[in-house]
Amino acid sequence: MDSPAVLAWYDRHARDLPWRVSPGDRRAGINPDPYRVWLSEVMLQQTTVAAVKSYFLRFTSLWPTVRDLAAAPLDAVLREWAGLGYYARARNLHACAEAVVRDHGGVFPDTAAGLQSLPGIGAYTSAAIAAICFDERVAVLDGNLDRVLARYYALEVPVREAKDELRGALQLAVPERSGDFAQAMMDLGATICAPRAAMCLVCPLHDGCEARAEGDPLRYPVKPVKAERPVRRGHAYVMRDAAGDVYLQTRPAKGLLASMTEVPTSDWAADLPEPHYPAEGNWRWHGQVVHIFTHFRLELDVWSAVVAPEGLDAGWWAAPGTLAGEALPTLFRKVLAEAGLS
DNA sequence: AATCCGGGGGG
DNA sequence: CCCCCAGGATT
Repeated sequence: MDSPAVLAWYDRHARDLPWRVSPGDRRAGINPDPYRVWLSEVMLQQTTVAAVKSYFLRFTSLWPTVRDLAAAPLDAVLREWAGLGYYARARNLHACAEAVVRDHGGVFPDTAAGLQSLPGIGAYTSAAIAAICFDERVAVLDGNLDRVLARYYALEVPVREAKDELRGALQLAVPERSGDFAQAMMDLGATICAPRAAMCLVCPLHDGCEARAEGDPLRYPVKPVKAERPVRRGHAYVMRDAAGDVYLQTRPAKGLLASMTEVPTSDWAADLPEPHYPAEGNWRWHGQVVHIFTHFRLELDVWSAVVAPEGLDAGWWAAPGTLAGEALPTLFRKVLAEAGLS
């Protein structure tokens, strides 16, 4: 693989991103801040650049260093993460910051192996940080690279079945500027060798690419057979007290939307359960909210009532004006909106 | 090796 | 509607 061509392309076409040090600045001796690179990489796990930008700017404004983030309450981190999804990332992010401060003097390890021992840092993220910050010559393999390499080698099986082979082939191509090479390949996948379009005529890997030679690069990567997405149904109960405050509670620490804020709901089942209202009141049906999770579709009937607060002591009452600052996942923001709040 | 875990943007 | 995104932890 023509790594020099990839780097030359990157020197001219690198995306300008808030967490990135440009190739020109790198040549001038400016090195990336591992804290900012780590934060961005965790946010970018299964998440698009466009969705991450505002969260990254907010986090780095609130917590400019890993020590600041480690000292922050977990609740505050979850509130700021709300809406970004995959909430285990936020808990691992905080745990990782604490570990860096407690076990490493506030300095991130400078090798992929050392980084991967930290919470929320796996094979991809450890390699990305080690390459981008320390130019460790390690293969950085993400979803973009899966697609670029599957096309380059005209891989006839789903990527999952050939991950080790792809990593080995990529490792042989990693140049001295391994950090810029990793970011170059990801930019290539995001802009030139995209999922539904391949601009082969301007691609630095044009000459060696087998899919381009075959003439149908979009045939790759070969997709695995998709599983069906089941439907689950349930009820959501929006309770307000005489002052108009809304009853909220914290979800269990494990499982779906762990430790995030919610309004009470029924169980979620294939067949819509009978509603069991958590308190007496004049319950009114507002409508249905549909939310798509990775592995199922959820349909919630939204109910509301004014109730007496007695017996509702597991959660708390929140004024409507404070809902924006709660750790509410998008699902429950939809529920509250359906009930006429926010 | 499979499964669980969000949400949004684009075709 | 569909797909896919700078994946990791758990089982």
